[in-house]
Amino acid sequence: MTTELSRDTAPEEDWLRLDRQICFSLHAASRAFNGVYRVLLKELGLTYPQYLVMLVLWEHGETPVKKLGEHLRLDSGTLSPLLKRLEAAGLVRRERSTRDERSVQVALTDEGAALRERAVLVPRRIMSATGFSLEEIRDLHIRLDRLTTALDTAALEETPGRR
Amino acid sequence: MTTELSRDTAPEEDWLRLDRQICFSLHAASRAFNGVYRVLLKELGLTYPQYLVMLVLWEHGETPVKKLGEHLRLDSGTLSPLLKRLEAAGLVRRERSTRDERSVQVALTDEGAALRERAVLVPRRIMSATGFSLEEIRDLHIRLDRLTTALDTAALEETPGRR
DNA sequence: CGCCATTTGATTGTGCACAACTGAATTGTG
DNA sequence: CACAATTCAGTTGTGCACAATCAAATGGCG
Repeated sequence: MTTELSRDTAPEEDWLRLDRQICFSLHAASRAFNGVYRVLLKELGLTYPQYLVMLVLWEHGETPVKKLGEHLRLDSGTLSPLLKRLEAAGLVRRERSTRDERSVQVALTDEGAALRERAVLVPRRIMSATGFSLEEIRDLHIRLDRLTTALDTAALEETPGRR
Repeated sequence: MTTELSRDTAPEEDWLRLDRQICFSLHAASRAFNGVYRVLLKELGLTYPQYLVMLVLWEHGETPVKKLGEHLRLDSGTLSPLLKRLEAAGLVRRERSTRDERSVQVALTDEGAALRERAVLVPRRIMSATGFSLEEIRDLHIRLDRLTTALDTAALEETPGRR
């Protein structure tokens, strides 16, 4: 429990400031990314989470909603309305599986598949917007994944009997 | 413009996969953080963004809405309802400035100020949840801020006549 | 077969993020 | 003073995140 903290002049008070900077940086970076994607994706008619769904479909093809949720770590409360909007935009089709009537398959329409041609330009524009090198991005990516894994397991331990 | 990429075997196609991992990692890490805060802050009756607002108020005392927005990079569309909920919870007071009737001052109630006593425990529990050392957190913090700055200026350049 | 636990998607409700707009108050300029 | 531009909070509308709940379908078991 009691980790060492003797150094770093932390009289309990300053922790509130330090903390703000840590969690807040991530929060801000996430929204900043979101902002850049918003601009780049507007011309494709996609939001950022919709773009993530399309990425999965472009990579894996027809996918049940359940699998989409696992890939993106999103539940049906987020995915259901999002997928309906993508369907309304004519980019995907949703149809119940004939084998398991509980499952809904999400597939690309021709229009959705064609959109990939235009989306392929996005990643590099994002890359250059970050000003980071490939090395740095890879490194950051590894750290963030490690962070996410640690936070997820910690959250599970904090909430024993949930989910 | 054309950064070097000759190496790394990237035939345009793979960029969509690589890209998903970069933006997605940040997205996921942000939500993972949110999840841990959600658990820890539940007993304080705060959401994560509400906690951020309280941090600013604990640090700076009475603050106009405008300043809160600058500190947190949030606009009034987000802050107005959030502050009303904090007011309904009895943690803050909102009152129009007498000098400038356009400005609304947000101040802590006694209850809001007292909550700080219990909140002071949160940062360390978050720290330990990350499994990161102080060094690592500081390093990550610096990288994220650099990323945010770069993304913000890039977004501004992409949308010339906005904001 | 009948019954029950599990799986799966959908729905509802709360809260945040942000764009666009409104309206009041203030400030600048002639 | 009159009038235009600016500043500031609030409101509205769209979309995402997630908890809680529901209903239908499936599969196992007696």
